[in-house]
Amino acid sequence: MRIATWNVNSVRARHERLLRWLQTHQPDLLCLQELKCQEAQFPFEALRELGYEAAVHGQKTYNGVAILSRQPADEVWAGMMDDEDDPQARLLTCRFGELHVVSAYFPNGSSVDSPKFAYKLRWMQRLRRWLDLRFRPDQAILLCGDFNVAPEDRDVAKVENWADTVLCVPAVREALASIYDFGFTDLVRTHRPEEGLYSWWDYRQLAFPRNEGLRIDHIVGTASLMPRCSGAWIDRDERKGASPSDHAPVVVELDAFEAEG
DNA sequence: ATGGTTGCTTAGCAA
Repeated sequence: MRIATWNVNSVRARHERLLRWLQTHQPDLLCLQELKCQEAQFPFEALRELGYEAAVHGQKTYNGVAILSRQPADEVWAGMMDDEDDPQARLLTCRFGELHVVSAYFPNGSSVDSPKFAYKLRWMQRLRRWLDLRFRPDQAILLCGDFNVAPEDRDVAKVENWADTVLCVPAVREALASIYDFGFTDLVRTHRPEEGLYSWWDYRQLAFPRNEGLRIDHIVGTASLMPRCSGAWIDRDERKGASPSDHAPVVVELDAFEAEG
């Protein structure tokens, strides 16, 4: 089965591109981030015509996450359901049989001296705690999304420009390592060790044609998923042409689960 | 050093 994640930067602005990408690449599951709309505005009908069900955790103007699937999920959870009062729609979890899939839109954090960055680090701490409370690492869990973290220097085209920013500073890389320490392995890096592999390019300064990007969108999986992952790639072509998202879809190929034939 | 771009909402914020 093919599983993908894509920060679409507004599902309404990317409507045609989303439909075309689904038809071209036929993923079994697609995690979306930055819907920038509420459920009432989400294109359920157009997606259903292509054969996709959608679980949606929407929000007006900002954030918003979804999971598209061929069959409806067996269970759906929105948010982290912890003590914190958090109006930001950044997390959605679906269970399909024994497989749990999480669509996550980590906070960007703005700048390291901003309250938004403190919120980002706290949100990442909460995510680790949520994992500990709700899951076990021997389960089949895929954590997918825009993590807004470049884990290593090889994930950054111009390290000198980004090293001290919210996407790369040691504090945020350590927070990500703490999440991975739950029991996750980066499925894309496992299969694609090369330099120059990025998922996001700034709209400005010709970043994309110069391939001055960062790899901040990820699919990570628990140990039982590692041997069933046969490949991974980033669809750089989707960033080309008129009106692209600033993020490219990230894709992994998994051997099918028993229940899915 | 600043500004460069896009989307949502309508001048400014977030990314």
